[in-house]
Amino acid sequence: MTQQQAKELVRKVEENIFEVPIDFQEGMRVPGRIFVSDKLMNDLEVNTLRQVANVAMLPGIRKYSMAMPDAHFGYGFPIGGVAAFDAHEGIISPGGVGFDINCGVRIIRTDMEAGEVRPRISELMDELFKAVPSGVGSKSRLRVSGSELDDAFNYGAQWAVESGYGVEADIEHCEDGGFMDAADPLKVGDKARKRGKPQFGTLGSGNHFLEIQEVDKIYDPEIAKVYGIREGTITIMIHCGSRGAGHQICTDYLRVMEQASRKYGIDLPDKQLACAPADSREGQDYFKAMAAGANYAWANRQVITHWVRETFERFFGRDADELGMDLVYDVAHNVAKLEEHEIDGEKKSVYVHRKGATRAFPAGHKDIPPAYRSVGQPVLIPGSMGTPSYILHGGEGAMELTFGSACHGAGRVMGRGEAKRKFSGEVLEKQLAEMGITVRATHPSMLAEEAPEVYKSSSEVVNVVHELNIARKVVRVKPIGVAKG
DNA sequence: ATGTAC
Repeated sequence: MTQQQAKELVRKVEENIFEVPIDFQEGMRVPGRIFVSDKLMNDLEVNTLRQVANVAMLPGIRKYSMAMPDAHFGYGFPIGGVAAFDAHEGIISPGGVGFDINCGVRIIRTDMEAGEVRPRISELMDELFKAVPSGVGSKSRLRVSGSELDDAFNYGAQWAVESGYGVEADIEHCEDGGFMDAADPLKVGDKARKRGKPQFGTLGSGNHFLEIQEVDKIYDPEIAKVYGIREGTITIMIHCGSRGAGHQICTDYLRVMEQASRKYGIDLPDKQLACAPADSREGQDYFKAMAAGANYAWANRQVITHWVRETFERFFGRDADELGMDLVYDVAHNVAKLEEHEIDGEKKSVYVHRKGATRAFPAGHKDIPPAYRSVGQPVLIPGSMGTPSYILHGGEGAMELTFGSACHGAGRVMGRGEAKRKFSGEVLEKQLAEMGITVRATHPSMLAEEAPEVYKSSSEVVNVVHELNIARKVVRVKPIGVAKG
């Protein structure tokens, strides 16, 4: 089948919804659903389409194998993929979560006016770059003992706050209260522990960043008010994950899952989809280790938040309280969760795999903090370097269409190697400076990898979920200072 | 994403 023929099999169901029919590929148990505009569909790689079809072949998958508008080719599952598997008849797969377990985003609001920060942004970025270590293999100035590491694996952001990194309100404003109860540090191997131990409070590299932003546009004033966000003020966004710890957990369990797939006779169209039955020992071991990795990431973002507050306090000579530096929300966009969803009129327990997809629960959902329950959870969509980020609120469409999920960002359209050849970090830095954006990076070449041109348009991606009522636009923020690994 | 290849 040629690429063109493969794409022609995909059928437009309605505006922004395309279906990969069940006969697209032999062995599919459910159809695929791709939530994209016509333009994004046109740009979608056939290999990504095939990955959607491959996921549809896995046991116990419910309703559809889904891809969000920012979907692109990933390890086994597409990035931007969402798949729910029955808690008993289904499977759990590390490939459906990704290497960076609980890669995620948080945003901190402030009462500071952009005009107060802009003139000093260069020095502020220098201070933040010093306070928060970044780059591949970067080490933290925080030293944790083995038992503290266990506590972090068990209790995530809650551990960090109890250890003095943050305030109680931070916990309430994290998805899942900043930790997954399922975590078991005993399921995390020595190598993952060893890699994770010195990396608490580090940003990492790639598309991870720490950004100072200005609230640029308000789409929904009432909900913006509920989230505590006012036009023209400064927000701070942190995008990072579980560093070497999560990466090693994924690597370790991929090996376990390869054997488990054989043991349980699961037919895999792609070895990278290695998985185990959800209620098998292997499946549960991975889930407990993954949850520990997710908790590590929440603790990591919490420690970074504390250092950002400290840096602001020193730099502006005022308390974080006085500056109004409250955490708005923190979301995980690489994770699997056991959730209840209505399937064909019945409540069912499913393991929802969100790999490059953000939970987007609507108003009234029990898992949303009380302060936000009347309007739906904040859905944080980071832009690529130099482009706007968005805060949306979860909508009813998410429960109807996507197992309570939305997109997670812009989505790459170009590989890192190609980007490095095509763009110069030094030129980009100058271009961004002309746009009023101050960048700090460990190396200019990494700026090239993250050039805005290597990503889809974040506004185009966000518009799709907005139009489908999966998550609706509340606020747009634009960067004025970016620190990258 | 990642001690960017065991």
